[in-house]
Amino acid sequence: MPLPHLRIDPTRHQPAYRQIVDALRLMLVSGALRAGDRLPPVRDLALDLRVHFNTVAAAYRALAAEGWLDLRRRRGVLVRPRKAPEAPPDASERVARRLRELVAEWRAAGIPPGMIARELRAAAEGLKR
Amino acid sequence: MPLPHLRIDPTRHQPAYRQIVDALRLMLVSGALRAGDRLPPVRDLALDLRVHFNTVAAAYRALAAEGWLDLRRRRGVLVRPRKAPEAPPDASERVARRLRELVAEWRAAGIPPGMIARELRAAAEGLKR
DNA sequence: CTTGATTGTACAATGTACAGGTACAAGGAA
DNA sequence: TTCCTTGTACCTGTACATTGTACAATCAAG
Repeated sequence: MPLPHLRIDPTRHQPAYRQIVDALRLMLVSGALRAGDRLPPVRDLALDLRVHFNTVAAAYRALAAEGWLDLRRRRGVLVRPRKAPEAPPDASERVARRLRELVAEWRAAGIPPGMIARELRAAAEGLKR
Repeated sequence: MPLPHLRIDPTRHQPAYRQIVDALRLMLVSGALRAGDRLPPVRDLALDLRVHFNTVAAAYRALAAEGWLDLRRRRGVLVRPRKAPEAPPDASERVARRLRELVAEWRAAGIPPGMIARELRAAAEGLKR
């Protein structure tokens, strides 16, 4: 059971293949997947996630294009050595802007500012570990 | 210059009309736009943002459906008085879940956890005032 | 009151993205 | 060699974002 922390959330407004890409990239960045590790074949992971294997193949190809994976027929999917990508220079501003928009959306939905602030701090705490 | 803080970012995986909605809602919630204010005609704003005026019209309609705007032909776009609706009972969980998704997305993009945590705390601070 | 310009709306056409179906190609194993 | 495993190619259907075009409403000028 190579990838236990991987599930597709159909309620999320994000395509399945992109959810797979993000989840895998997170494992790659965090070190849960290391160079030399082998990922399951497209059909196996697809069966596990209940999507079509072409969807998994698209995710694998996207990560291969980023340099994370080495795809070869019959030999499976290998994690390549690669250092974490550079954060874009304006990352901080973009994160801040997106957060402002999200907060506005929640406030417009009537969620009390105190509750929003509590969740923001909890999310920040969760990052420390 | 009616809306200086409004630009479409084509690198973002979010449709243009939704970027317009989010940016305008931010101004509405924050008070930068108040009841009685007038927004530019769809064609003017579209020219400014370099999109088709129907794209702007879609954004205006979405905000009108939320109760923020009053659209009438020839009379332009007026900001309506609007009180916040009741927060749904599971608001807290939904906020927490959305934040987890966003944090994962940012980490997967290579943004350092410390930077994300800093922005989360800053956003929480910004809510106190 | 008529005319014309302004402004939002309706709707079809087009392009694009995603997911799935099917057939194929490569290449290691028996 | 032969066969099975595994990734790839290509096509289709569907949904949706964006645009082009025509139209409807309504205000102002005369």
